[in-house]
Amino acid sequence: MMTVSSLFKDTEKFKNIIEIFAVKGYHPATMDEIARATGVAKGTLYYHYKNKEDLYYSVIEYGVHILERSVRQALQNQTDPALKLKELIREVLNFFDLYSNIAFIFLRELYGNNIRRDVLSGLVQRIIQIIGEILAEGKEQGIFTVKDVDTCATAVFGAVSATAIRSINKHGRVRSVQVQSHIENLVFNGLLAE
Amino acid sequence: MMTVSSLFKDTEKFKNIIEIFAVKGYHPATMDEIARATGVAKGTLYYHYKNKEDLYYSVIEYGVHILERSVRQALQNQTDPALKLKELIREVLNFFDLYSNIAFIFLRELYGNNIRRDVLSGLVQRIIQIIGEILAEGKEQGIFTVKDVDTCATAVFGAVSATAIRSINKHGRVRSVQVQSHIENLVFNGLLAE
Amino acid sequence: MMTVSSLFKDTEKFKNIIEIFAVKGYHPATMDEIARATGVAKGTLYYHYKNKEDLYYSVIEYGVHILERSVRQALQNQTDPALKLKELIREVLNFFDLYSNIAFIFLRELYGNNIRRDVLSGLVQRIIQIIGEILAEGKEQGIFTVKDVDTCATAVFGAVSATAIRSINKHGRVRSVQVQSHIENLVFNGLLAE
Amino acid sequence: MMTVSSLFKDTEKFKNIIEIFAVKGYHPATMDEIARATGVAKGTLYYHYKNKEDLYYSVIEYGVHILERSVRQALQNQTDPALKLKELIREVLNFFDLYSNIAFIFLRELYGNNIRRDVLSGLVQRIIQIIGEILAEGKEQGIFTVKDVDTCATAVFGAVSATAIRSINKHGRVRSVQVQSHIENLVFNGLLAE
DNA sequence: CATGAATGAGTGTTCATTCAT
DNA sequence: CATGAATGAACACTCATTCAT
Repeated sequence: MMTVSSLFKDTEKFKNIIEIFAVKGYHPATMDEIARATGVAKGTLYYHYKNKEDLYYSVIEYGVHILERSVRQALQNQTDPALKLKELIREVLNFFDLYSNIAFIFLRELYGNNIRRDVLSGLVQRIIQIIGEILAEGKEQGIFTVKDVDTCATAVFGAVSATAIRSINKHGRVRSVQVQSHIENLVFNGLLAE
Repeated sequence: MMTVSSLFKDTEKFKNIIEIFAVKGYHPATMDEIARATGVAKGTLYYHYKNKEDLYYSVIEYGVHILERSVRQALQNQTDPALKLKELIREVLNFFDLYSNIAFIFLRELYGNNIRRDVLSGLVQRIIQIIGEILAEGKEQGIFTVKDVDTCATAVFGAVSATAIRSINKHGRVRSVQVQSHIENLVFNGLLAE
Repeated sequence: MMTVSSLFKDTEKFKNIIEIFAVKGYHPATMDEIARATGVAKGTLYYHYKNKEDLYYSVIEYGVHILERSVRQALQNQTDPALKLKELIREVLNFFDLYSNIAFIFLRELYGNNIRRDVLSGLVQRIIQIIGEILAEGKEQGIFTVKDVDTCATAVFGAVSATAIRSINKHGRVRSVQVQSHIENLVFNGLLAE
Repeated sequence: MMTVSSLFKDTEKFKNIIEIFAVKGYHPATMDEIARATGVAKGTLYYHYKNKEDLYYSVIEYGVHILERSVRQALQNQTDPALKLKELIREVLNFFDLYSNIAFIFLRELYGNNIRRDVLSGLVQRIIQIIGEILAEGKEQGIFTVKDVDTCATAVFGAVSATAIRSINKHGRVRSVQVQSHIENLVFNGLLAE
């Protein structure tokens, strides 16, 4: 269950805010600009959020919520860990394609020190945890050979994210299908030929 | 060959500047603070660098230079692509351990939009290119099965970086040995058991 | 006769508002805060008072009204100017003890330039006028030796107020009995021995 | 010894700042306005003072310093407590005439709650302490009949200040000579006729 | 009568940059 | 070469006030 401030009921407003934070980054994005983009007065922003940081946090939280929900949904119908992982990779790439702006924000927070490092990167970690759960399950069933589940989950997320961003930078969007096939190849079979 | 502004002759000063940018991020880091940390007057900073952006760029460039040099050096003695890749991973993890502050800066710039996105992320891409060269070589020799060299290189770099950061976050430094073995396992053999 | 807005029927609310204005001062006190302290919505405040200034004015007016009334009441039974003055000093000190918060507001307005200087300090002047009346009476009867009645009345009020505030600052409240005896001594006999 | 920020070397600037704070009060006075009045950029204000509060504090401290110095100077040549007190009253009234703006600030801080109540009113208390010293001396020599020295000193200062302010309000400036004679009369002989 | 969401003008404060010395 | 005082544009944030319900 997730309560979203009334200001975000309007998805359009939400997307506009995301875009500003994503394109310019946290600090260069100004509250004036955000107010203009959302069509409300600056004071209204402060009526709903304690401060800029709080607004930023809410945006990220909402983004994580969306991604997490769609991933969990996609996993529901799968029982095989390998298929689960494929689904997850597909969903993440899909999300990054749909909300490419948020992808940048996520990664910047994961590696960044913008604000409230702990909390924000913690949010993003939730996605990595889901990967970890799948890996653990697969390891138990003897399908995956994984030494350290957490490290491996992180590596998989790092690989997916980096390639997604690369695709966006190169083609303007995430070419999910191609990227997915390349990633799966690497992740499942590794580099070594037979 | 790399000319470093006379201000950086003193490695100590350089490290101090890196730390400030790494810990606080580009925007929150102030010129006052940097001047204080380096023990020179603020005006002196502007005597050596056109502006804050230029100073930041120089720091990153110098960092990339160090990493690139040590990687190239490590690869010199290797001919086998697989061993080359192992060496590279080891060197990158080593570098991230030695200069963990710079690691954060690199990744933030790779994914970030701080300033001069193109130039800065371009700098970091140079490391990815080296990975690409190795993969291409290994593919040619039939050792690696790689569909898209660039995507795969990016994925490998993403995997290595993400786990390195994770190790820093968790243990305060990069536990190179453990991380390396896990990464190699994933990258070379993939997840699937036999 | 004094009509108090219906909002002040509840003395508790009134005291809460006084306290906020007294402790924080006019500008730092916010309407939000006042609304919260009185348990009504902010809009309700504006329903009863034209604006913040008007609310503040009403508070002071009400305070002056209380003090003036109790002073006049105490003077009713006295005919001797000297006794009258003693009674007045006692009442003022009493009032400052009972409503120490309002004491601060009074003095600040007397010497201050907050808002509507003329009107507000004029309100407080009413108390000084009463002192003046007593002095004039005593002068006429040959009991008091006063050159300039107004100046002297002001001096007496200044002496009483300053010592009252000092007592509050030092002991947390006005120690009426002690302060009164000291003040009377000074005011009636002066400093000079014999 | 008193070090005054370089910005106050220029007495004109100092007087301008005082006037703004005195006429408008702490909160309504804006840094923009002060910058304009002193002919420096707003940033320059912040280069010399940590913030508005610090600037305000410095102004008051400087004022207290001036008053204290001129009072101490005037007392040097006097040995008789009664004459000392007369000199002090004259100096204070003189100061209030010369720097009538500062008089308002002093009293507002003495009774007010603007900012840093403790520190600022403490500053003003220094003047009251000097009065106390004189009273104590006179008491010891059997010249003054004073029960509580501190209370009495406060009362005297209150009487002087209130009448000074009254004179300013009424005549636009402190008519030192007249006010002094009235005050002395009250303070030394009291109200009672023979 | 009462509410509280929305407003936007106003203000304190920061900080990269300049330049006279 | 180096300095640090001075600058002013830019920004986050506040809060008295309004008004539709």
